[in-house]
Amino acid sequence: MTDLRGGSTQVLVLSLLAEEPMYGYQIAKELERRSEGYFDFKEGTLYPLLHRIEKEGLVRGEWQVVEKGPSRKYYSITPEGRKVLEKSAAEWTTFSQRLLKILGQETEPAST
Amino acid sequence: MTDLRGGSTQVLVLSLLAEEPMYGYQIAKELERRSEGYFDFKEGTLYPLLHRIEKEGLVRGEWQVVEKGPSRKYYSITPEGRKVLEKSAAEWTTFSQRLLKILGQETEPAST
DNA sequence: GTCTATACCTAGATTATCTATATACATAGA
DNA sequence: TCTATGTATATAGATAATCTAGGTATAGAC
Repeated sequence: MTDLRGGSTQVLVLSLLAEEPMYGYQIAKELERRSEGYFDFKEGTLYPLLHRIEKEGLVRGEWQVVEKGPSRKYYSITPEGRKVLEKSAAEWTTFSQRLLKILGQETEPAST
Repeated sequence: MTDLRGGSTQVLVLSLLAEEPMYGYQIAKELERRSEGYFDFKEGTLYPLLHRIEKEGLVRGEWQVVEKGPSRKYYSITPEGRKVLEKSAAEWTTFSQRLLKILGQETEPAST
């Protein structure tokens, strides 16, 4: 396991940023959209996370002024961030498969 | 999501106890065995969890004296526990599928 | 006599997440 | 004009799951 509890937010965020730079609000909306409303990240989760992974060097943030409306802070993934993403995506995949396998033990057995 | 971060231990434990009553040490070993060493629950996680879900009425604990070696506290799942298991197993399944789907976005696309 | 396995327990620290609140600009409606 | 909603960021404080690290006790192996 190695500390897989929670931490799913990070891998999801990195996985989006691996496609293209995004700003916080956009990340939240995009994850919500892709999951059909399932993932609903709170601001109190997302922004501190972005600050943390920026400090850790996994992403780089850059302010961008918008004509109308508040400025946006665009985050782009770094090479280090891609490494972490690759590793933790693999870990989450393993974890999910292991979990589902054990939970699956007690699904309807194929008519014994 | 509704608070899915962590909490995987509980659903795993309940899922084992849905098969048959087990004691703490046995649960740890069994999960380790079934996951080929992947799940490795620490005592500091497992025992407090068992106490909590017993207090919540999801399991019932019963001491059993063994001829040789320390006594064991066998836990059996309650009807309430089965309800919770069913619900959280479904939630974990959804969560895993959603997660894997989004992480899968950036796997090798089928040779475009 | 010490080590390992079995079997339970708890205190304290860490940390991810949530709740709640704040700021600020734009627009639409009453 | 006032208010509500959407956009966009931010932080303080609470909650809770997990880990670390210790402790007790029995039994068998070397």
